[in-house]
Amino acid sequence: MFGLVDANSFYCSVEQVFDPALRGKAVVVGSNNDGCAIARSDQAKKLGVKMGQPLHEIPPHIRRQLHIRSANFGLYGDISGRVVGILRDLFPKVEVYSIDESFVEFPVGNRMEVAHEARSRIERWVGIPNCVGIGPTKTLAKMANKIAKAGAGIVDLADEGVRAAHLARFPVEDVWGVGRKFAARLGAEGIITAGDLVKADSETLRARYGVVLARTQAELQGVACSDLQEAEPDRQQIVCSRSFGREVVELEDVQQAVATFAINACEKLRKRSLQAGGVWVWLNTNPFKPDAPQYHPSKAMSLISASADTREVLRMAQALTRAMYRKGYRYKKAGVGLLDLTAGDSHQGDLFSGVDPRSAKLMEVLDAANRKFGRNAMSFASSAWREKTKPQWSMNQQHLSPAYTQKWSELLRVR
DNA sequence: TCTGGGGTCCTAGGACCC
DNA sequence: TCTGGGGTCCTAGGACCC
Repeated sequence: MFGLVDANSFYCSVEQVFDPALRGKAVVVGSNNDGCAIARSDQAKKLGVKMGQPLHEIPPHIRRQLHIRSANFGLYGDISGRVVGILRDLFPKVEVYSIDESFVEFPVGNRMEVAHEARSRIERWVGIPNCVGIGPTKTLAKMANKIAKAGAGIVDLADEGVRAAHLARFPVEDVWGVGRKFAARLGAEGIITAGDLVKADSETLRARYGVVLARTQAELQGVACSDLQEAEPDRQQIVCSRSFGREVVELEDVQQAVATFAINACEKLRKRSLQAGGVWVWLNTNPFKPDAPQYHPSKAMSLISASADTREVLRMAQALTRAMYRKGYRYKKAGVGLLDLTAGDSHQGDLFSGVDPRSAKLMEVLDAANRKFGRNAMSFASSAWREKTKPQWSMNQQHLSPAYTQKWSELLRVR
């Protein structure tokens, strides 16, 4: 039997853990640059703030009632780890599905009891309110969790009679695997609830919507098509991209942003002991200004041999950027992707140049220094790191909470 | 003034191979 | 009356997830 444990309004709940004055208030966490709402507390939802809604579209009289925080992903990741730790103590198998939800396997025995224990430990020990959904497939556990969010806290759909009653009432667009596009098409065919989807003809569904939705249907029927994935599969690509706080015009500024993203991406790459076979860079002007000249170039290139050396990736990223940059555009966003990832211990040699044995050592020293002395204690000049003035493109984060759990200097003070 | 970031999988079509 | 058959690999686009 599968369970899904999902934190309520996770990012907002984390902010409320460290700032009790926010509890019971309408809290909204904004995306990078404080652009959109990416999490809302119940009170903020009641005020009508929608997921992904641009904050500047919220009417002023509503906005005045909101407590806005800038996204503090380092903090959220840290708290997420503590929640997962509790789950690993209680369940034989745990699949960390996202930063705020995990699938678990229920051992034989009293499920309600274990679910209750998990739920209350997370709430008491970490301070994060959460719900538990239980079902014979992951899709049904997801559905159970959604139903639990309405108030019950824990919902078990193992019983077929109970399940049928819920399926008949559950909107098809809320089913895991049914997005906006599919929901609209299904609706036009008269498939409105999860129960309708269960009863639909499988062959027709497969032909019209593909195997993914056919699998979702099977899962809703109680046939498990997806098992717990305890070990995280190796990444296929690693991407780092940001919208700029301001539009940027000069090549040098664009290059600095791209360099910063490349450095970040390489750090993630080495953390997973992977190496990249290719590098991909793209630039974007501001799509929300359709009257301004638009340009969104994208270019990828293979490295001569797979590498995890930031210097090599930087060289390539800079060359790609130089090749794509055109004067006269106002750039708003850029990104760097690392492609064709392979395990760090396998290596396809290069016939002509060979591998510099000092490269791995140098990267080790770099990473160790940054672990010990803090992020970016040591970096690359091309990112304009350590410049006195903030770079042109840096993010707006006007409402950033402290790194309570990651920096000694920002530790919470209790009077 | 202000509009997120990071992923996955599937499918269709084209190029190319024998 | 009439065009071979069976593959692979790559790319772009579309759907989905958080």
